[in-house]
Amino acid sequence: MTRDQEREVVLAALADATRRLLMDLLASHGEASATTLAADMPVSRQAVVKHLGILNAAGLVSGERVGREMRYKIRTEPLEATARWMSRLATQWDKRLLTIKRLAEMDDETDR
Amino acid sequence: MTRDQEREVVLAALADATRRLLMDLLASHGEASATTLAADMPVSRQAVVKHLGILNAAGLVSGERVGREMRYKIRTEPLEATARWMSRLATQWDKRLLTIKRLAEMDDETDR
DNA sequence: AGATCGTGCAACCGATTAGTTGCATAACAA
DNA sequence: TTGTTATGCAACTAATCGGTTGCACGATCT
Repeated sequence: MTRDQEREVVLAALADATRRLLMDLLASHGEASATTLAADMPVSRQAVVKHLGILNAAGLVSGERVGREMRYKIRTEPLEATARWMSRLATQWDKRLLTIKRLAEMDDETDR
Repeated sequence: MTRDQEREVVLAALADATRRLLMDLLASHGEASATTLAADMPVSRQAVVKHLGILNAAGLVSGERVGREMRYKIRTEPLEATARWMSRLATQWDKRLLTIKRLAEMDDETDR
């Protein structure tokens, strides 16, 4: 998977209110199973499992099997990485826009 | 629209490769119309128009009518705001996890 | 061993999404 | 005024998404 695709799955994973709630709950509990989490959520356990799958694919969550239950916990690194990437993008684009603006002003000079 | 929903539309807008390409092209051109942009993209003009609509709803782009054409340009503020929000979320969750870990260690002490 | 509990798989459903094509209309150029 | 060009609106399609229910299997408790 390319880096761009990695960013995409993180963004897509976070662009869902249920998934954000799930992350928040998970941050409060520290570690929890799908069944436990589903109890505090407005959707079925199966829905929670699917969401955990998506979050896991995005690296935002990791699961560990303990006996018959599956314990999930949050991973915040991809979040931080994505935040940095976004910030970098913003400055990069701003820089380009500034350059274009400068060129336009130079054209103004020569026009006069 | 709540702040959370604002974040959501930005994330959803950015979670699409075509839209990111569009933003990138727009950052290079400074200002451009849907027709111009579509020429450099693998999709139809109408598809570009729809994407611009979504980006506009997210505040990532703004359009201005000039004669018969519609000129769009990038707005980077919502990007920066979302990046800050993400970063804040990450530290917030990390903090909570640390607290939980500390509590667990305290329990270990009293167990002995 | 038998009852219970959590997980995982699969089928299905309605809504949304990314894309298309076709057409009407407004602005500009000759 | 006539032809051209960019926009905007609408209808349609295929794929994806968030959610459900039903069921089978493996682990735990009594």
